[in-house]
Amino acid sequence: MQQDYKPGEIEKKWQERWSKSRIFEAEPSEDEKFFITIPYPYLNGNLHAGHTRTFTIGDVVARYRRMLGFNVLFPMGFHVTGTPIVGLAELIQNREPQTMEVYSRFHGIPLDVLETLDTPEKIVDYFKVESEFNMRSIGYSIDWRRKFTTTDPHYKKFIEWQFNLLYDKSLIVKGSHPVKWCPHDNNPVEDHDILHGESATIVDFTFLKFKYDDVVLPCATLRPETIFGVTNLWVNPDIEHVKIKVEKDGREEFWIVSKEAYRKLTFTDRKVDFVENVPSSSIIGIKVKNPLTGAEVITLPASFVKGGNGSGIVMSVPAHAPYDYLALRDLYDRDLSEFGIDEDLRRIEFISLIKAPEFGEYPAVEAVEKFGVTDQDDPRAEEATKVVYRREFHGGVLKENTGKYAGIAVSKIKDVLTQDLIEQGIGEVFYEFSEPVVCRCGTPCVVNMVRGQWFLNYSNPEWKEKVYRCIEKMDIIPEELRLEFNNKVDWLKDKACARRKGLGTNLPFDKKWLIESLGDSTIYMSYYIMAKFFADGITPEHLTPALFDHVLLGKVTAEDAAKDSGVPVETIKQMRSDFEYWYPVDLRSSGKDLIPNHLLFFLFHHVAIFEEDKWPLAIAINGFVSLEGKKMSKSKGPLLTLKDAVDNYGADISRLYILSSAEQTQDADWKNSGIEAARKQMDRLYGFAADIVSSGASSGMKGELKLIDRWILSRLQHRIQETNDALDSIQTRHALQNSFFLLYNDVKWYQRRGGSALLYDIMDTWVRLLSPFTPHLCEEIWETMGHGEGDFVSFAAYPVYDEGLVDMSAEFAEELVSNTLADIEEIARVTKMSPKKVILYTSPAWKTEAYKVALSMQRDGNLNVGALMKSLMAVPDMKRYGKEVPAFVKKLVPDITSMNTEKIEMLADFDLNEEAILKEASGFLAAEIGCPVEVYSADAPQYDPEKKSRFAVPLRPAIYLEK
RNA sequence: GCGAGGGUAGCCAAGCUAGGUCAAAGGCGCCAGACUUAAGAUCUGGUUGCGAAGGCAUUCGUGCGUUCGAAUCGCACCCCCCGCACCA
Repeated sequence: MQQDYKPGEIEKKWQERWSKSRIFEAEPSEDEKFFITIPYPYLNGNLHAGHTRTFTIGDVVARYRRMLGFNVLFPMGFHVTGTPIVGLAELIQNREPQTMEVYSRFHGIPLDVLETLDTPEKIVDYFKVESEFNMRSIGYSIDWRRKFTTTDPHYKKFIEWQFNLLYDKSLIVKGSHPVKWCPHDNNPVEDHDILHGESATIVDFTFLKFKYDDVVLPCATLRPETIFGVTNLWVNPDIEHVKIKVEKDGREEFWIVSKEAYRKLTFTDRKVDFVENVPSSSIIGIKVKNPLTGAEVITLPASFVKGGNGSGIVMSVPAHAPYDYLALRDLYDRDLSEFGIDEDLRRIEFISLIKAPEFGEYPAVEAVEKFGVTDQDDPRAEEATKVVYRREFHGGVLKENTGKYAGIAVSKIKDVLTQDLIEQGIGEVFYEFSEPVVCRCGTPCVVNMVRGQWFLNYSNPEWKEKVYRCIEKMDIIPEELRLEFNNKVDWLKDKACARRKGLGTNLPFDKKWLIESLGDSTIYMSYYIMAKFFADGITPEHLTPALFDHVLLGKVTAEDAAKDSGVPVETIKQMRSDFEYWYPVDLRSSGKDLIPNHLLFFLFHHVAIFEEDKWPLAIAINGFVSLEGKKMSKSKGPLLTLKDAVDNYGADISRLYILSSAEQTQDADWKNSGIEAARKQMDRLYGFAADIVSSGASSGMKGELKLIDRWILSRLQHRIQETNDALDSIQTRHALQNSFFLLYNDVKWYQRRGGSALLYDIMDTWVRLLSPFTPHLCEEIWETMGHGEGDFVSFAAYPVYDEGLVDMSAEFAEELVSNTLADIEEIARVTKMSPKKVILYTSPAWKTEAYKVALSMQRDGNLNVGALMKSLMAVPDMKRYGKEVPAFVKKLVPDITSMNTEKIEMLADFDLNEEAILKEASGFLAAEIGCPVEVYSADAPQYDPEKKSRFAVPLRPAIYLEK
């Protein structure tokens, strides 16, 4: 080994050797397989620190499993379908300043090269080369023969096959769905196109169609069940209303709504025609009919009604809605003759329809009183509304007057009731933003119903049921996320799977559509297994449905598939047996952003297409990476690319840093100071290894082992065990904590205590233990330790816990030594002494005896001061110390009762000769403290000028510092 | 709003699911000492306060509570972050 650690040289050397020897190209064998996949990167930029984290975790698992003896398949591909790459090509074509800046500065693309990337194809070609190069440069153990791009003609055949299959299973259906829509651009608006209202969501209101002769006054509500409690409607006299003709599903109706509502309705899946303007006065003071209960209710004027919300007409439920109650109360003493209303509004009876534990008959009234709301324009009204709504939603149950719905929880009623209302033709769904949305072009957006859209029918209960079953059987790492996965399955609705724009595969049964890019990335892990065969003259034309049916489903015979596809039957059989060998996916490891989308779809499509024995076995999740506390952005910066990290620090240092900086779902923050520290640590490891190698050390396991040798072997076992356990649950931080930092501290203590015989053996274990994390340096050390060509540490046996090497007495002995040293140093520090001599007195026999008795009594669960005294006084020798025993016992008992059982068990089984241990260590202690150290037993101290020996207790020698 | 996760010493962070070994791992930073011509690296010690004997006092978002004993359990409250879709 060279004197200085030069990551670049070492890494290049080993990457070339790995590549040349093709050790990571996996083929089926007798060994147990392990198939690990990481979501392939989307190629609208270079790989960055976030990829670095996710992929490095995957590589560590792959390398770890390989060293445990598994036959590991770790493939990689490139995702390019969808719109962003097309958008990027346009931006580059237009020389959009921010894009040019970000891609040259952060993505590190030379400007002259960047300017040539003006088509999607060129972008894909550029980044797929870069990405593979980057992944090789950080040492990922990927089988590159299996790479592909999602626009490859072969891949498109695979996707067509998959979508035909889903279509045949009726899992792809046609329907409509609401999108945020800009009327000016005549296009859906994506989040980054929004000027205001980025956080707006689409909320589904229910229209309840109150009748006035032949005209409908629709009222929008989020709580359709309150239709049972309607006492009147609200109409704002100061806004404009219109009469319109509305056609939906072949039904024609006349509605009166606000002018704004009319505009919004034209974008829904209804045919809407303007009929005439309607003066507000003509619809106030009229009697309308509740479509469900048949009750006649009056329409009243209210200022709080906004034309832009819902239909512009509001139903009033004063028992449960504070605004309604307030508005009604505000009218009690007003003269409404201008609206032609002369009846006494106090006679309107409130209708209570929800029983909630916190409330009595009229929750709205109670809340208004509690919050002291004065009128409908009082801001506290909002608060009162929220409280009533929340309490009723979570704890409320429908009352008898709701007929067949009585007893149903409010939280469960909405979907059921809405469905019933729609069937009866008295309710409709109406989508609305939770807050106003304005397009970048300045136009207010609307919710538009896109018609004739293809959907993946994820809401299908049978489909979901299978996914639940799959999740139940899977390992979800970390386990806490299992709940999250189940919640998301529950939440998932039908997903539009076709688009007009972008790269991708055409929907095979409706060619004018492109398959949406998340849908084409669900079962591609199986494609890796086939992909390597395509190099041997298999063209896309060969990839017929029969071939996929045979290879992936085992449905058609190999012979028929061969005849149909024209591929030799032997090749097809080989593909099938490869698939049988490698599938299912043992682990899919991914960033947490993919949980509610890709990973969900990954599960849905697997359970829909494959038999149960091919369902995925585990998913692991990791958090994001920020940059000096700032969120990274591919398109806006800041961004740290994988390439920059490796160029500046090297592969192993970057790996060590990203793996150790955060655990699992925690987010990692990439800091300059942190990676600099990692560099020092690698330097130190390198220096340590170089010293051992250059000293010509060899294994010391055959010679006689000293206490400290047995100690380090024992400690090593704990570190090994912790590392293995951590890696099994993909906790790379914990794994490195043990295999790198804690182990390093142990080794320091070993050397400090004069240990040297086992340095080679320690290094031998250590280098294997660290190999998954920092493989290049480990190969380098491994080689210099005498392992010849072809003997890669990447395939050496991973260290596993060896109980036979655990030596608790050695560990206790060292603990005694280090505690004693710490105590001496503390005394010296507190007293500001530099002692000329240190004398240690180990516990007298009677105290040790008392200690043992106490431990055993505690173990039997009957330790107390009285009982211990009694049992000690029965021992003849103990009587000689009759005066000292009570004081000692009094201190001892609480000490021992407060120990946990584990410690009691351990201590009770040990019999340390403290005097011998400390005498053996006295040379070490003397050197550390800088003066002679003498050790006596407190039973018969030869020298004890200050009578310190009386303080000696088991595992805690008395200490005397002499000036 | 709904769902999920989290608040630990200067910073990052372990521990909390099985309460006592927890003044609380480890790393970083900082301070001091050793080594060195010096710096860096490395090693040693310190890093809540007090302390001329290994100790004591007070800490783990806030407030109650359970317990002989709580960072760890219960209740209430405050605060932070993430996801909520047709977009990869």
